[in-house]
Amino acid sequence: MANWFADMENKIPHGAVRTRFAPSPTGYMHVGGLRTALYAYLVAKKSGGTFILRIEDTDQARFVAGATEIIIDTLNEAGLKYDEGPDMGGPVAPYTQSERKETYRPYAELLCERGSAYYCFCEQGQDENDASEETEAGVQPSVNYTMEADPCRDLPYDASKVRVEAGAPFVIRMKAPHDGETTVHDMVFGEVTTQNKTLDDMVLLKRDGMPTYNFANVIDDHLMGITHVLRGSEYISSAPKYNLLYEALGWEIPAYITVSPVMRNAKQKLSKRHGDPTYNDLINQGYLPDAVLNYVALLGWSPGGEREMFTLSEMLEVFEISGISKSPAIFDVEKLNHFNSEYIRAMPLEKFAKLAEPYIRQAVKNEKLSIKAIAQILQARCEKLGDIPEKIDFFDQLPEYETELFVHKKSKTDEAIALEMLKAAKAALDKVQVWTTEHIHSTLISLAEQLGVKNATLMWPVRIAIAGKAVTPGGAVEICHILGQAETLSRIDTGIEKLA
RNA sequence: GGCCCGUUGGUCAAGCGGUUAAGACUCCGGCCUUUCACGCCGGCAACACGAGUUCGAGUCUCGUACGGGUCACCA
Repeated sequence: MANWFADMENKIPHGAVRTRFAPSPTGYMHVGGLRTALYAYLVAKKSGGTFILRIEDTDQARFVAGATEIIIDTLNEAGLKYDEGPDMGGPVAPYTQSERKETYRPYAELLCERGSAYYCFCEQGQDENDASEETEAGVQPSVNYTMEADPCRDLPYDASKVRVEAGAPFVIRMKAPHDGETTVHDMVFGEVTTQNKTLDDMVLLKRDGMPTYNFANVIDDHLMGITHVLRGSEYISSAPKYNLLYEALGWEIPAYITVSPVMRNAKQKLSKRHGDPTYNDLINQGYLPDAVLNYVALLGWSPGGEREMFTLSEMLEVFEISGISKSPAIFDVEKLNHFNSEYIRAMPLEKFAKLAEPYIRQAVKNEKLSIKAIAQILQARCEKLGDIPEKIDFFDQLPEYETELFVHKKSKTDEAIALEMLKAAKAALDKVQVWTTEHIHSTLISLAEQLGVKNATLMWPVRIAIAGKAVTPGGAVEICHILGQAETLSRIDTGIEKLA
């Protein structure tokens, strides 16, 4: 057995910074999780270290098929490349806790042997209050949460061992000290001191032989050589217990970097249950991975200056742990929209056209129309790709519209003027030889000049006639161009008929 | 309820004892203009409260209030 422990220890890489993203496979990735992954990635890569993906699936009842794949795909899509993980292996494989089941029990037993933990034979819930029941019932958890001594805590080790070997069901609990205090050093929260008497004898090894999260985390973080542990603030009150475990095992305590949650409002965390979008939901709505990552990075972390737009590699340059905030941040879609539109506008037209194509095709089935030209008028006008279809629904078919649409005070046009303008436009556009935006533009501009009217007086009715709606992406010229000469003339005719 | 943590405009946030308290999003004006959008210019809007320390406090200390986390054989 001594050799076994030595073997485990020998695998641990030393020297470099190692961080891990350790999600539990729930079937989706939330925004807060992505942020934690990003920070873990940044902490590692900032100093040329190693970023690891570890799957925490010790709760067998919660198994979700395909959940690990979703996590892997998300990380890949977001560009958070990990160096070791379940799908690629590594020096301390395996990286999925259920596959590591055998490695936890020896440590738990070692702790029992040393008197830092004990076998507990109580029925589940026998020796404590069931917190979940009380909260579900909406009952104020009353005074009764004092730590009552577990009857098994003081059983002699040898006697317990005999019972275990005889096949009695058991769990292994940590033997938390009843006096003194424990101070946790956290790179975000500073020093947090807890009275040991408030610590409970948490379960290390469950009845089914699986470790609890609390235990597996400590064991794996050590065996995988993790130097910086990133996790959500919900774990900060358990951190003293982790420290006690590290000490009992004689292991070095890693640096803790605790991050506050991403909220949906002042009172609740972002949650799928409340209908908040997961990372995948956002992508499906047409948000760009880079934009989401950039926005999420700034929820709870600030580079200090005025700059907000960062690519992943730029973040690497400016990221500092000291910039992480202790207070929770509310997720604001409006601001995400802003980031996303900035990213959309910043990309080359070709790239945008490619991304937009499926969305354009949802509304525009006519394959003769140019995707690129449509993308061009859309690029400065959409916050997310999902906005596209409703903006361009008039291309395939001219909508039904009322002639009142032709009336526009600022453009100095009304139904009578519109009729006149459309007739003139029709004649002029009919003569255009080469149907390019340049030719259409110059034709209409000079026509307005000839007629002695403002450009808008002519452009407004033309645009209404060819689009059938008051608000359109792009102007009359661009829409004429996309529609093609024949369709443009036919739609103008329709307008003339309506007005005549 | 015990313990732990947090609190700068509606939101994200800068600020590390002396500032007219940045910036961004949202919203509202204006300009540009071929509608809308983009772009540009301008505007509204904040240190939770009370004591203390100090010549001086958003910044330090302590209380109060409010909010969060935790007290599972869930993570």
